Order: sequence, then structure tokens, then C-alpha cells
Amino acid sequence: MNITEAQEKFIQAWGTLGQQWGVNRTMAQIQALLLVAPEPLHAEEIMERLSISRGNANMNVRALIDWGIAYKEHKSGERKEYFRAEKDIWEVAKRVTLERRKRELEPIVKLLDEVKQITGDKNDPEIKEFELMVDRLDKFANKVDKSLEYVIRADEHWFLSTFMKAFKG
Amino acid sequence: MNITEAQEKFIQAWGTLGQQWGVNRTMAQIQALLLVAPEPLHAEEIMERLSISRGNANMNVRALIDWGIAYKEHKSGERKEYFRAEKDIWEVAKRVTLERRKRELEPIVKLLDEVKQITGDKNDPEIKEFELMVDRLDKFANKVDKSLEYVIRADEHWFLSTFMKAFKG
DNA sequence: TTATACTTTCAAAAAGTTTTGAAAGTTATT
DNA sequence: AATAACTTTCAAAACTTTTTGAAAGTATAA
Repeated sequence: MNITEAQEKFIQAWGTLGQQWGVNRTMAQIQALLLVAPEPLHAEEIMERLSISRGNANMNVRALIDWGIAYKEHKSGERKEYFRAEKDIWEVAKRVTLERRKRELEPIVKLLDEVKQITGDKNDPEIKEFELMVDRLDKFANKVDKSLEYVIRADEHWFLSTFMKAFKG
Repeated sequence: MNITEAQEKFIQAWGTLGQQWGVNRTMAQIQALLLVAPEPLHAEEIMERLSISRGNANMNVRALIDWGIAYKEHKSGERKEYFRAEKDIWEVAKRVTLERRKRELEPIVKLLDEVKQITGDKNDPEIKEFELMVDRLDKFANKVDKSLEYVIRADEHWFLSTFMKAFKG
């Protein structure tokens, strides 16, 4: 396999994986392309390399930047904007974790708070079960939230340092 | 807010959250319904409560069972099948983690292995960058994989016991 | 064996998401 | 101020996923 084939394969597969992660295919493909590119690329290059339209390229590059996993870059003497990917995988993982925490965990906690105060006979089995479930979920969500906060704030290599000891390095 | 409104709100919101997790809306709604139900429900009840078709109900109940987060149940003297949700949230989290590991992590490792052996001039910047990236991703994926394996095998309350010490809780 | 009470399947329809590309917007240069 | 080089927007089209419901399948009881 030569380098072009390998890059192509990687980009396609990364796109497919992205979809399972709830990330749109093109966004993941652009990230993959920027990850394997030794130099920043501009819109035209991305469009050509992935055979996508200008609008699509623009939209998804912007999404990557919003997530904090790609950056705009300017080359002196050039008007074009260049883009590069964040290549520190731990940093990417941290960003993605933060983003998901915001999008997934915060709404759960908010929902549970709203739904916590219900009126009615506390001996009704429906009410008993509901309150039990809300309580269980709330405890869980708060534990996960605190744990994420902890690991995100900690050293970027937390995962290594916390767990790898168990595997002797 | 009365119990019916609260349940309704919870079910709808859980469905929306499910979508962001890559889980189909109806599957998440059925899970939510079964989570708040004090007794197991049968197909007819699920269809009616969520206003969905028989096929849709059947398909998504089956998916929940495949994921190991809901169970079939039989009531003696009844021909209908009843369904109940796994209500231990730690158990649900474990199952979901296992499922995602299989669907998301395993394909990455497989891809990286395939793409690792490329032919060409090792001084070509494209090749250098590519090999660097594959190596970084491979190390990361393997660390995450081993860590998940560890925490899944460990006590169900691993999350608590590993991190909560840091919060004196 | 036949009838009945249920569950499962699957092709077509509906709903939802992504992509396109032309037009509008922005900024830098002359 | 006008032009050129670029970026962004957005409505329509293409594509993907989900849902429906009627038909087929299965198991139990009489």
C-alpha cells in the first residue's frame, strides 16, 4: 500500500467512525485529512481532495474550529485562510469530552431538576418508582460530571497515570 | 406538575438525549418508559403510550434487549410477553460502554493495523506525518481500550471508588 | 388439526440530515 | 471608490434513517 492509498483509506474509515460518534461524515473526513497533512491546507485543497462543495467544506471546517480541534492559520503574503488540525490526541480527547459533557450531561441534570418536584400521593406506585428513578439518575449524572471535571482539570495524561499503574506501565 | 406530565417530559427528553448518543429516539423513549414503569409492560402498552406502530415497538424493544439493558418477562397464565428495563444505572452504563467499545474502538484499532505498513521513501514528509499520526492514534486507542477493560471488569462502583476519594466522598 | 393470540419481518412512505452551488457578504488591494 | 480574492449563507436536491402496517411466522390451547 502506498501513502496515497493509505491516506485515502484512513480518511474514509475515519469518516465512517465519525458517524457512529454522532459527528457528521464530512467533518470527520476533514479532520482526518488535516491530521495526516504535514502542512496546513486551504479550502480549495480540502474541496478537491474530498470531492465536496465549497459550502460543505466551509461549514464543516467551521464546526471543527468550534469544537476546538482545528485552527485557522494565515500564511504571510497570502490571502487564503489555511487550516490545521489539533494533532495532540489527548488535547482532542479533552475537547471532545468537554463538548459532549456540555451537550449531553448538562441537559440531563437540568431535566432531572425540573422533573423532581411532582405533586401527588407519595404512596402511588407510579410516583414512588418515578422518584426512585430520578434519584438514581441524578446521583449517577452528578458522579460522572464530577469525575469528568476532575480528569479534565488534571494532567493531560491522567488516563495514563490513573489507570496504567494497574498494568505496570 | 403531576406524575403523568413528569413521566411524559422525562420520556421525551430522554428520547432527544438518546439521539445525541447515536441511539434512535424511539429506542431511548421505550427505555425511559420502562425505567419509570413500576411493573413490566407489554407491546400493546408501549405502542399506545408512545403512539408508535407495532413494528417500531418490536424492533426497538429487541434492540434494547440486544444491548442488554431490557429484559423479556413472562407472567404466569398470560401469553403476552412483558418487558422491563434494567434499573441499575451502573449496569446500564457498563453495558453501553461495552457496546460502544465494540462498535467504535475495535474498528479504529483494526483500521490502524491495516494502514500501518506503507511502502515508500521514509523521508517523504507525507509518509513521516502519516506514520507519526497512526502511531499516536494507536497508542491512544490502546490505552483507552485497556482502561475500559480494567474499569469494566472492576467493581461496578469503580467510578466512585477511583475518583471520589479525590473529593473526600 | 385448526383456531387463536400473539410476535416478527419487510417494502414502501415519511421524516430527518447532509450536500450542493449560486448568490450575498466581507476584506484587502489598487 | 472600484475591483478582486476570498468566505459565508441558505434554499433546494440528494441521500439516509426511521416508521408504518399489512402479511408472514410461531406457539399454545382446544
